[in-house]
Amino acid sequence: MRILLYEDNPAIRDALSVLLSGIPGLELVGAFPNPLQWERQLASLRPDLILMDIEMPGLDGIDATRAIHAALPDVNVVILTVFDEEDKIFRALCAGAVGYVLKNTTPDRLIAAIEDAHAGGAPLSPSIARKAVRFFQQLPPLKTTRPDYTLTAREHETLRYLVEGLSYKMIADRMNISYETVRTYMKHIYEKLHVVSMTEAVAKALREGLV
Amino acid sequence: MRILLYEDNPAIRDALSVLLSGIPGLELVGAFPNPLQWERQLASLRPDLILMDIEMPGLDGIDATRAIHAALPDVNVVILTVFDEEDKIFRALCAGAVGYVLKNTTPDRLIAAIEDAHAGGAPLSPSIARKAVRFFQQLPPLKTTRPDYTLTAREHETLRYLVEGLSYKMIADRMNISYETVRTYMKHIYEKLHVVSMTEAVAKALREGLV
DNA sequence: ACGTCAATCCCCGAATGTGGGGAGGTGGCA
DNA sequence: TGCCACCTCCCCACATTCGGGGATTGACGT
Repeated sequence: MRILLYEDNPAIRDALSVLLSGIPGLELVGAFPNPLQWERQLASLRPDLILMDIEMPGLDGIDATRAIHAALPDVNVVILTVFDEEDKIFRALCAGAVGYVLKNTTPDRLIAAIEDAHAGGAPLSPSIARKAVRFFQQLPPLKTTRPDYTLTAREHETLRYLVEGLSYKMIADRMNISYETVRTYMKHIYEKLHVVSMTEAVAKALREGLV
Repeated sequence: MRILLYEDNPAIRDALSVLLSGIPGLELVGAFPNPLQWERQLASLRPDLILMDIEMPGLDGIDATRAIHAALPDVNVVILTVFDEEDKIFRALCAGAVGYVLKNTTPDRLIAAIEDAHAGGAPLSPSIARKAVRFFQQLPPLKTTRPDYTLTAREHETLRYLVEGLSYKMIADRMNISYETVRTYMKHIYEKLHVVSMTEAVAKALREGLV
C-alpha cells in the first residue's frame, strides 16, 4: 500500500516517516509540509492513501481533501490532526475524508487505522466517532417514529408559535383567543412534554421535530 | 462494568453470556430474549451498558433503544446485529445507540467495543463507520458560512445552559456567578442575536447550531 | 343519558424575565 | 499610558411566566 503524508511539523513528519517505513506492506511514497503541489505529487507518486494534517501553511488540509476527493475519488484521505472540534470534523468528513484520527493515537492504532481505511473501513478516533454518532442523534427526525405526546391541535399550534419566539400575549392575538387560554394550553404542553419552562419546551420541540 | 444483553437467539445469547462472563472487569447482570420488560429490568439490574439485538419478538431493538435512551440517557446502548443496511444503522443511531457492531465481529473486538463505549467512544464496525462517513459526504453543502455573532466565551456558555432549559438562577449557580451577571450576559446575547426573549434565543441557537 | 375530553375563559400569588441604567476590575494592545 | 473588550456585580421598574385552583360549552362515544 502506497502512502503519502502531508504534515507541516518537521519533527512529526520525520517521526511518522520512520514509523511508516518500518511497517511491512506499507510504502511511504512521499512526505511533504503542505499539499500545494498535490496534483503533480499524486500523479507521480500514485498513493493509495493520504495522511493529511489540517493546519498547514499555504493550503488547508480540508480544502486539499475536498479537491483531491473530487479529482481522485479512489484515493483514501485520512485526516491526522490534534483538533477534535466538531466543526473541523464535520467539514473534513463532508469534504471527503474517509477517516479522522487524532495525533495522540498510539502507533499501532495508527497502523490499524491505515489498514482499516484501506480495507474499506472508516478509521475514527473514539472521541471523534462519538461526536459523529451524536450528530445523528441530534438530527431532525427523518423517518423515525418520533414520540407521540398527544398534543391537541390547538396545543400544537401554540407550541409552534412559541418556537417562533412569540409571547403568550402575541400567541393569544395570533390565535384569536384569550391570554388565559394560551396559558391553559401551555400548562397542558408542559405536562405532556415533561418540561417546566418555555425554553425547555422550545428546545424539546426543535430537537424532536415536533414543529 | 455491568452489562445487560438482549438477544432472542438462545445459542447466540448463551455464547455471548459465556464470553462476557469470562472477562474480568465485566459483569453480565442479565440476558433476555427481548426487551419487553426493560423498564423493570433496568431499574433492578442497573446496567452500565446494553448489548441490543435488532430483530426480536415483541419489541424491536431500535424502538427499545429509543425508549431507554429517553428514559436513561446515561446508559450506553450498543447495537449488536447481523444487519448492515443503512436504514437500520441510521435509525439505530438516531434512536440513541452509541455504537453499532456486527455479529461477525471477533470476540476480542467485541470486548474492545464494549470497553470503547464505556470509555466514551462509539464502537462502529468498519463497514458501519464507512457508511456513516459516507452519509456526511452526501450531506448538502453544510453551512460553512455560519453567521458569527461574536459571542464571548461566557456569553456562549450562558446560551448553552439556556438551551438546556435552565433558568437565570440555575445558570448563575452552574457558572458560579451572580444572577445579575447572567442577566448582563443575556442582555448582550439578545443584542448580538437580535432577539428579545429566551425562546427566540433558544430557537435561534438550535436552528443555527450555535450550541 | 352520561361521562370524557377538547376548547375556551377566569383569578390569585409567587417566581422569573426584560430594559434601562451604573460601576469596578482585569488584561491586552497601541 | 490610555483605551477597549471582557467579566463581574448592583438597582429600579415593569412585563411576563408559572402553578395552583375553577368554570362553561359542545362534540363524541357507549
